[in-house]
Amino acid sequence: MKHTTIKDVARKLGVSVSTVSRAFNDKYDIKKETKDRILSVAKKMGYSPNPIAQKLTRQRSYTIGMVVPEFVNSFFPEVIIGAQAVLLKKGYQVLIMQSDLSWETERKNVKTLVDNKVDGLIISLTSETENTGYYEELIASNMPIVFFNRVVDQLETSKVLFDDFKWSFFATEHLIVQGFTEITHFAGNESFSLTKNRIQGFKAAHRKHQVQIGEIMYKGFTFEDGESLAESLLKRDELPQAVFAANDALAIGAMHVFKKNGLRIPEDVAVVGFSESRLAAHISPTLTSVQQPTHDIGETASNLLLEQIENKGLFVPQTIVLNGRLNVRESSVFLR
Amino acid sequence: MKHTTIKDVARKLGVSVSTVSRAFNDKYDIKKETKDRILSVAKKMGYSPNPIAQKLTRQRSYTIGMVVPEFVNSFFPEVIIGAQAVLLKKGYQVLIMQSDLSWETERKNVKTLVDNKVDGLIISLTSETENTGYYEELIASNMPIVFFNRVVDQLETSKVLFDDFKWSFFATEHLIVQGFTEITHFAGNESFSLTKNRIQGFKAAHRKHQVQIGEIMYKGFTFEDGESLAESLLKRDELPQAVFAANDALAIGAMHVFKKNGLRIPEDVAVVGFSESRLAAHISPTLTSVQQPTHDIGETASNLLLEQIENKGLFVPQTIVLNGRLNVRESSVFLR
DNA sequence: ATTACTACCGGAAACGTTCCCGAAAATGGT
DNA sequence: ACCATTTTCGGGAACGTTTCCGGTAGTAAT
Repeated sequence: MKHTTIKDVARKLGVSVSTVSRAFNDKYDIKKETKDRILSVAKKMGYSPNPIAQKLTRQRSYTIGMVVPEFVNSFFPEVIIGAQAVLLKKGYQVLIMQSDLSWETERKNVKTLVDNKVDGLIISLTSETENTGYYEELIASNMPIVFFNRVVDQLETSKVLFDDFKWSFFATEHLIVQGFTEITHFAGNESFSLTKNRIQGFKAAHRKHQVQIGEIMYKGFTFEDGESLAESLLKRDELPQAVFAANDALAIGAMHVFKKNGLRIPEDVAVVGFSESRLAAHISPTLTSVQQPTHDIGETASNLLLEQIENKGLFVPQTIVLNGRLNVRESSVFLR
Repeated sequence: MKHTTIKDVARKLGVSVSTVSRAFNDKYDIKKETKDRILSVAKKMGYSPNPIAQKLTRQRSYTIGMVVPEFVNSFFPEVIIGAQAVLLKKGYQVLIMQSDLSWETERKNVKTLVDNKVDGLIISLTSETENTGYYEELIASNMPIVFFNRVVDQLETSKVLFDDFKWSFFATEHLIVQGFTEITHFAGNESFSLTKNRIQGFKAAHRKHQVQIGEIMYKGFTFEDGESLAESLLKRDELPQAVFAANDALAIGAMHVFKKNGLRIPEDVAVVGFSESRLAAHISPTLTSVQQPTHDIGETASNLLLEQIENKGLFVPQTIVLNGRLNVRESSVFLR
């Protein structure tokens, strides 16, 4: 019932509390034998140091907060898993909050986290324009923050990004090389710089191959958005040869309406996605998609954050750009 | 930089520490005026009680832990969102951990949470057999726990369940009524009672309609499992008229290999899923599936837990069974 | 034998709260 | 004016650690 404390262990062994403490944090002078003895008895008694008391004395919460726009799609959960992997190993706890795509709840989430004295924050924004003032204050007050993927450039923090330009370029080039030269881009939400970068890559590939740049259609990032964009495409009766979507949900939504209307993929229209969701390989046809290193994103964001936390004071924000990969599958290979 | 503490506030006002404490937890005797004075000055100084110290003295953390098998599929994230909705409103924090489908990490997760003095736990198990002894101890030590979906019957706690029997029955009956009388059930992992209940429902529907009971195939719950089961079905060259899968991932995996092999859905083989993932309505053909009230599950689990935490001592475990719904879509309607 | 280390270890303060206990002040009844 | 009661407050222990400071042995050198 009651937790066994360090005192119980000390009493049982007839040593002092400080000695037991030393046994657990081996930076202090303690004889090897007594240390081993203490450790084994402690284990037998089921003792482990109370994290809360440790936090109090160490004057650190050993908790970091993560806030993401949503986590019903697999992208963010995967980076969370990556982050937890390194953070938990270092003795940190992870508080996860999701903003429901609303910057107001994002603001509230961050405030809750700060009130709870997190040592640092890992954030992906819901909006690049709304909370910047708030974040500036936070940064000025020395709160370590790392942003990832959905970031705002002006903020002076570490960031981990994906090379959206490059991989958008490659994905587009892949379509062109396959012979699909009329490509429409479902670009997602216009306000993100990530969106802009992907558009740049999209255009660059066209220029390189001297193909006329295809249409760019904005909307959200959901299945439904993909469906409605595809429908509007069908309605005006001039289908492109291929669709390059800014994420897999858009792509899958589009595929769904194409197929419902009797179109064959990729014969009638090819499709390429982005961000490689879990199911890209398990739908029909399998979906070509840009794979982001989700796990890596979480890990490097965490490492960056820990670095900043440890080196408080002398620290320069870094931006790390991670690499990806294009998984070519059935939805985009030209069959003659 | 430095946190202002309760002492700073006390010194500034010339009152004692305990008085300031009283001002913040208004259950003790304090004059209204002094309380107001303290509160306003404290606010001006930017003071708020240190949650860590509070946890240490109160031996309560106002934190509840959630541990789920995974959260890359949308099911668990959705119940997490439901749970957070009620918990955060009541001033609780939520610590989320995922067990990666391994009972060892589940055990570690729970231990971490317990070490951190969570006030209660909401758990969905990775295995119904492995950690029961551990959970029994935990329950005996008075830790409030609510299990959901993947539970073990013997444990004396509150549970929130889905009526797997009933909805498996309805889903199967739906197929039979549509004229699909040879139905194979992809049952998922054999060890869960949820699996057993669904099988019972599956059989009961057959009996009611006097149809010979179809085959039951066990395996995991992933896309890959669905694919491999479908392949083994194809290999032996005697296809059932329909497949009823224990979750949508299985169903989608199966649909994928059926379609890859030129089979039409539902003409050649119908498919019904379970647990209604986000994308059931957005793939081709759209997937008939049993919808679970994910949000509700999270909410009721939280309410049950809070009830237990508040009424510590006099408390009887409850089991709440929630209702669902069958979303009939293209993958299972008979076309002649 | 005295000195000078070194290697270990214990005592106790500190972290920031809560809350019990008792004391002082205010109130009320006579 | 006095006692009894209530209201309001301060002192200080407790929560479970870490870590500084000092002290005791033991060893080696003089």
